[in-house]
Amino acid sequence: MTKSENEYKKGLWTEEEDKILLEYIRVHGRKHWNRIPKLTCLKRNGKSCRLRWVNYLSPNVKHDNFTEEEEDLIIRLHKLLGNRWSLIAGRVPGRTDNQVKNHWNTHLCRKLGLIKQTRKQRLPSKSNDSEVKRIQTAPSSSNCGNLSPISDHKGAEVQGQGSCLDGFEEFNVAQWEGEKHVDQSLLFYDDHNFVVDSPELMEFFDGFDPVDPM
DNA sequence: AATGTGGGCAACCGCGGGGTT
DNA sequence: GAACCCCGCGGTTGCCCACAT
Repeated sequence: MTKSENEYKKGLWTEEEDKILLEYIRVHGRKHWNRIPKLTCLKRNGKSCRLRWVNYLSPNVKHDNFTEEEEDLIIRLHKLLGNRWSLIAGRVPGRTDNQVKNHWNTHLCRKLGLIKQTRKQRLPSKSNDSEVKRIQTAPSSSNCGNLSPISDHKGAEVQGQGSCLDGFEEFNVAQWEGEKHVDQSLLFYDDHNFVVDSPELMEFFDGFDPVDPM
């Protein structure tokens, strides 16, 4: 930790700081975040500035509540991708990885019945011991089962419940345009969305529009 | 009304990858 | 090829607020 690093402010952003950051981005664009504290009077490090923009200030970020459609999409994507929040967020328009991660850890874990203990429920009461605190604040992501990408591709139930994937049908990959061979068992289709059960395949299919199998 | 508890979310931390020099 | 810088990611923490006791 250098001395200059200690001079950076931490914690919540003020409106004034937001204005400064927005002005920097307006002039210089979204790059060279580490130059911001040098070129502006902002006492924030580059990472903090980038995070503030990406998670809050960007006009692409939605700030309203998650819809049921978004939640359903996140649940299905999480089943396929695990805790790869950036990949999931990339497929939920207007949502950031942080938003998706937080929403998963707070709302969806509980909704799916995956949460066992809250971080505060783990606390042996009235203990301020730092060691104990570290244990009790174990991340909610690990509390909720940390769904890794499923190993069996046949639309197995999500841990703890199965409703979110009910109604899935295997999708005939022959209806896709493309040249590469794809294991059909990796693809599913529900009423509204296509689902690809592999990050690599997700990337591969990014360039294609699904053909409605109906 | 005061205090405790839990939920929700913004922000930080540590690490790794990619690009540049 | 090594060193450095920048960026992005996932996990973790801190703070605030609402609600319960």
